[in-house]
Amino acid sequence: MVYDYAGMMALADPTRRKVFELIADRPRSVIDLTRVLPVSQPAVSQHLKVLKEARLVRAEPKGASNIYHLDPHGLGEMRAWLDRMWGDALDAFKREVDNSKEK
Amino acid sequence: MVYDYAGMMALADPTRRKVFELIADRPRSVIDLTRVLPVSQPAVSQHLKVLKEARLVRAEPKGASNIYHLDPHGLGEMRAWLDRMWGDALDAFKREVDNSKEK
DNA sequence: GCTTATCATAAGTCATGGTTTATGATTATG
DNA sequence: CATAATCATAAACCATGACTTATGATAAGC
Repeated sequence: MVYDYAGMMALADPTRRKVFELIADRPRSVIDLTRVLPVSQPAVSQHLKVLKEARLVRAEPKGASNIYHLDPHGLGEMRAWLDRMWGDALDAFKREVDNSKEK
Repeated sequence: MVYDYAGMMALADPTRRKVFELIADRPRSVIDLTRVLPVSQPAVSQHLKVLKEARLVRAEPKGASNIYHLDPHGLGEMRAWLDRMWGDALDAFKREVDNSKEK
């Protein structure tokens, strides 16, 4: 499967990025996240769904609650994609500088 | 100035990311970009405005046309922010794994 | 078993933003 | 000087998605 920018699109929303950062700080339940954030519980669940589909987090049922952790698989995919895009951009910029020097 | 996710939000849109990648490939004028992309010229100009405000690209007037290049300053800022976020996420994940092993 | 707590989904609302057409400004071309 | 080419901005349209309330499903506690 080709990485399809899902991670970057998931982290573009401020609230969802906050959710991600809170989970990165430590694993948390939905209720725990809702208590900190200025949005309703369903809103949190929906953000978690997007993050989960982007494979940035994963859920771990614990009794009646769902503990969300970081998902190293998706993080790795996103990291690889970012590094690739980054390399391409820097390579292109380097070529550009070289070309202007040739003149 | 604190980096404010502008770069990530700018690259979240597929069309705008395509614009960025085309410019990364080589500097291009607005017309040049419009010929390749499936959107109108004003749409391209507006995407360029967002990318420019995020300091991912910069404009260089050349006669009646505007040549857009990558902007290393903004790219550097975004890189630094991504590295920081990435480091935090990985550190947190490492702590999590260590904690589960202690038990 | 009944209530409480936690969570996800459905349905509906509303703002954001990506798109279009229209237009004016600037520069090259003839 | 007049026309064509390039670009940015304004205004209007509309789809997407972030949010809400309502509700059902599952698990814990009494």
